[in-house]
Amino acid sequence: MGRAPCCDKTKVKKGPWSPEEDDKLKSYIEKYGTGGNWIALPQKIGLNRCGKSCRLRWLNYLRPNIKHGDFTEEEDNIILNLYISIGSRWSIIAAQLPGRTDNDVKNYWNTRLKKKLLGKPKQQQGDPNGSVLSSSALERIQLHMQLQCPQQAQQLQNPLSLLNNPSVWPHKLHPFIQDRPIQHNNLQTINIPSQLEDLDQSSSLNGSTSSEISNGVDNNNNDNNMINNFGDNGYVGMERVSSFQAELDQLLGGNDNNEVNEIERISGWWSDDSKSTNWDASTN
DNA sequence: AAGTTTCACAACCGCGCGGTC
DNA sequence: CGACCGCGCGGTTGTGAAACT
Repeated sequence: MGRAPCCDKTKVKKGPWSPEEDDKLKSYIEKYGTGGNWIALPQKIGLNRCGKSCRLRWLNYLRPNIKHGDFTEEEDNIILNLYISIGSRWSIIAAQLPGRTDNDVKNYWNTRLKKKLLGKPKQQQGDPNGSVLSSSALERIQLHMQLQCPQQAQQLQNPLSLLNNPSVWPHKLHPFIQDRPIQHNNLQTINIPSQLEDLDQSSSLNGSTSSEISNGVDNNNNDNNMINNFGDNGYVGMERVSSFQAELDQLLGGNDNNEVNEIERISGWWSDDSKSTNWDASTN
């Protein structure tokens, strides 16, 4: 049984919003609020739009104090570091950037910042979908390496090479962060939102199942997902690597001895403080 | 100048989650 | 306890403008 649509898609208007529609929506919400029900809102104000569309329009465009365009270098840094740390959780990243929306940050990342940092993606030979890691995970590895050791980043032709390169592995990351402020590259303090903690409790994180998440991660604690580290030089990186690691685990899920060794090595990576290297210390 | 490609951004879509009944 | 509903999120698509050939 499929999900019931939120509205009749054939009867509601789609596409760009007209100034009149904007006016209607904006003035109503400013006067009366959303009433806690977006689905009913368009009917109330006589807009032939889907409630979800109204919500999106308000949040991304009409809401007061929205900034558009012209991301600063500081914002770039915040986005970059958080992307490396937590991946594509745009709402959390956007929450650190006053006036920015998740949609804005996501678009900016996808269209500009990613290219700026990684260069244009090269077409892979052979199976374009055959990458052993997700593009997001690869990007994060590559970005991290680029920040840490640009010369090694260049060698990242094969994602597997990462596994043979302990110098770029993160050292152990502490199991908990709870609204702990972290220093961000001398720029500002970022409060890691408690949402992150909440997210950990959920069974789904970036598509990873709970079993994937718990597989092989530091289990000193019930929370085996939150991985975090603080270097001596202020903020350096906070990583929630569960899904990322799940991918690595999956990647290493084969049976030959080399792969088993790699699994052990990776397990040690996540649990051994002494392997401390430099996942942290981003050096923009 | 015209056609094509690339870019940037707005908007849509589908899914998971949590609340309610 | 399960079904239903609305919200919020992330991925994807559509479209107009700019750049290029």
